[in-house]
Amino acid sequence: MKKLGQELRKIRESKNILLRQVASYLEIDTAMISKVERGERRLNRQQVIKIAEYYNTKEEKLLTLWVCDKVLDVVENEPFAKKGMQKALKALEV
Amino acid sequence: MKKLGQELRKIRESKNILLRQVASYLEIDTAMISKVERGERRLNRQQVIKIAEYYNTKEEKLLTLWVCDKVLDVVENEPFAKKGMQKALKALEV
DNA sequence: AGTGACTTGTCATTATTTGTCAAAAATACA
DNA sequence: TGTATTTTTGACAAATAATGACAAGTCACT
Repeated sequence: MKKLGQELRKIRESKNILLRQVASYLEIDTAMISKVERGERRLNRQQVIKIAEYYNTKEEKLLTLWVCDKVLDVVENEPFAKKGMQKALKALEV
Repeated sequence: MKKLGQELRKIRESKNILLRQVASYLEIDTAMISKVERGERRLNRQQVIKIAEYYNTKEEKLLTLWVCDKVLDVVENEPFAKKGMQKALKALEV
């Protein structure tokens, strides 16, 4: 769970960048990005794009994780999560 | 889109029940259930369960549609919707 | 025109999310 | 160890979104 946060932390650590620096680039509080990396808070789409740029990472990769998290949030603790998601996927195919 | 609403309308019409009656059973405004059937508003989980009971329909069926709608809401207009959902599905398998 | 069913738009209320701050905890390292 | 730096935490305020109620509207039918 919290795919995007995990990835962001991994990237940030591999680049030896501080939370403070990322926060400043995104113009948010350090506490906020800390929470994001631990899956406690979500970024919005623009912030994901901006951070992808900052990290020189494929936007698509991070946005995919971001969507994934949002979907998981919505279905968590839901017995029919899987069935519902499969139906939603099918709806997209059409 | 708006799978649950479609289904609810179909069921209601097949049973010749009025919006007013469903609304009264769910203890909400008629306008509200009208919006639900047209996909403009969402029911909460409890209301879905209650309406399944009222219509003598499988709870699972309606809840699945309800989850489906919630997921679609979250990914709509998202270019990476499909990829994100697939990843989310995989995350559930584990 | 009158009635009943449904729809629409607006508004107030409520709930959820987002971001900040201050302080605590963890980490690094002289 | 002591201290400086980084990260985490919890409480709170601000912003945003969802909910429900109401009144007025449309539509179909008589």
